[in-house]
Amino acid sequence: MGRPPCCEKAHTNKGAWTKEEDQRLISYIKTNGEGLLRCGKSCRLRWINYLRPDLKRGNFTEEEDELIIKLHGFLGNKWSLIAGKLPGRTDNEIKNYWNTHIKRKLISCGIDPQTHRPLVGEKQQIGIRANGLTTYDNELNLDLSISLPYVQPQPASPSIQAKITSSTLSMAAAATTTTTTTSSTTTYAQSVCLCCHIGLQTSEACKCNVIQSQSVLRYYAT
DNA sequence: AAAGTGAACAACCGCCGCAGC
DNA sequence: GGCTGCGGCGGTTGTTCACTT
Repeated sequence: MGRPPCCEKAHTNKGAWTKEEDQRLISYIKTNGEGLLRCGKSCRLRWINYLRPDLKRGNFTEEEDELIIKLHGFLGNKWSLIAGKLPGRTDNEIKNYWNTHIKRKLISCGIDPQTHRPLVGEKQQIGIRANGLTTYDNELNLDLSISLPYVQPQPASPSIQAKITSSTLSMAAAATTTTTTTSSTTTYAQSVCLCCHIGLQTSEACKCNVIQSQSVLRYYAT
């Protein structure tokens, strides 16, 4: 037996209808009319995606952005599962947001939104510094001569070092589930965004100059 | 001001799995 | 075990709105 019946949800009755329930239904319909000429599916969707009182309204925060990308890296297009981790957000909302915002952002960064790996075309066009140590970097042609200015890494403060833990998954780490950049080998840490990491500092999506938040799209390069 | 275009979002569609008979 | 209806889900389409030409 697979999925539990919907009636096992909290605060719902199951089994035969009682006389009282019948009466309540009748009185409700008497008051509100038979209906909206809408099927149950449509009503459900409307309630879940729009009318539910606990829905969060407004733009997605950077934290939510990051979480969605992270979760999508693990779960793929399992929008309902992703939505389960974002209180107040619906699967439909997240799906739309992914398709209209995040997808484009990743593509502009040269990341395939489905695989979370670099786009093939980008590999050929963009020179990545040879000291980038993620596995997908290793797949790139590091002999490419075009390169962006290299900034000498600054030693990380102890507090920043402490932040470099498995719980501080960066966007880049989420984008490539096979990354080998781990805190255990980190000597120096420099916080850069994903676009910078892949050499797209001039990209519109690069947020280094816009967002100073510690929690946003961080990647700690060695 | 009107037409064209693209982004954002809501809703619909079709498939699948499950419960109930 | 087979059939039917329903709910849940992901993909897709339709609609609205803002912006540009």
